[in-house]
Formats: sequence, structure tokens, C-alpha cells
Amino acid sequence: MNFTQKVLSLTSRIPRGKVTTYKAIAEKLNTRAYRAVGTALNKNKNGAWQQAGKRICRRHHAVIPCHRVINSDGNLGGYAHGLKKKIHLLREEGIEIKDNKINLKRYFFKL
DNA sequence: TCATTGGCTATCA
DNA sequence: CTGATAGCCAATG
Repeated sequence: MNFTQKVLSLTSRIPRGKVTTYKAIAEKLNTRAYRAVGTALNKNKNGAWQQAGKRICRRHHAVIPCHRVINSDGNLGGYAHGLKKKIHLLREEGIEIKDNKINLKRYFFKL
């Protein structure tokens, strides 16, 4: 299992309504490659999500919920499909977003 | 294989 | 708040 796969694996475990950070994932993998975590998630847009099949996509069930991964300071960070999409998805899960920021104390999911 | 570049970052000045 | 820098991986040449 390479680095990217580990990242995606951990990300897929984040439950609905919770979020985690790039840093947390990196630490879980015993490394400081937070940037590489973002790179890994970005690749996912051309990988698991699309290859998982159109059915799954139509049902609004992303295989790898990369929208639940944010910056360690509460900022949203980025999103391959557009930041607005990320905001929308998170709000659908009941996560409040004010000024493009999330209350980590409240929604953080410890891996 | 090596060098370079860029990314959904973190941290410090 | 804005750099600058540290830092790791993957894509590219």
C-alpha cells in the first residue's frame, strides 16, 4: 500500500458530519507530509471517485469523502471540484461554516 | 534515474 | 495579515 492509498483509506473512514485535517492524516501516517496528503486527495478526483461508477456518484455517495478534510486552523483548504461544492457538501452534513471556516473543536474527528 | 515543479499544507517571522 | 521557508509526494521532462 503506497502513501496515496493510505491517505484515501483513512479519509474514507471519516463519518458523516465530521471532519479531519491534513495534518492529522499526516501524523497518523507517522510523517509530516501534509502537502502530500492534499496531493493524494486531489488525485482521487480522477481515481476512485469516478471509477467507482456513475451509480454511486448519482446517489451523492462519494467513495472517498475528501470534502471532510480541511486545514488544521479551521480554514477549508481546497477542493478539486470547486470550493463551493465542498462548502455545500459539508453543510448538507450539518456542519456550520462561517467566513469559510469550520469550528474544529466541534466537528473534529480523531482518526 | 535524476532534476524540477507544483500542490486541497504547516509554521514561524 | 503577508511572506518565507520547511517539507513530502507525484507528475513531468
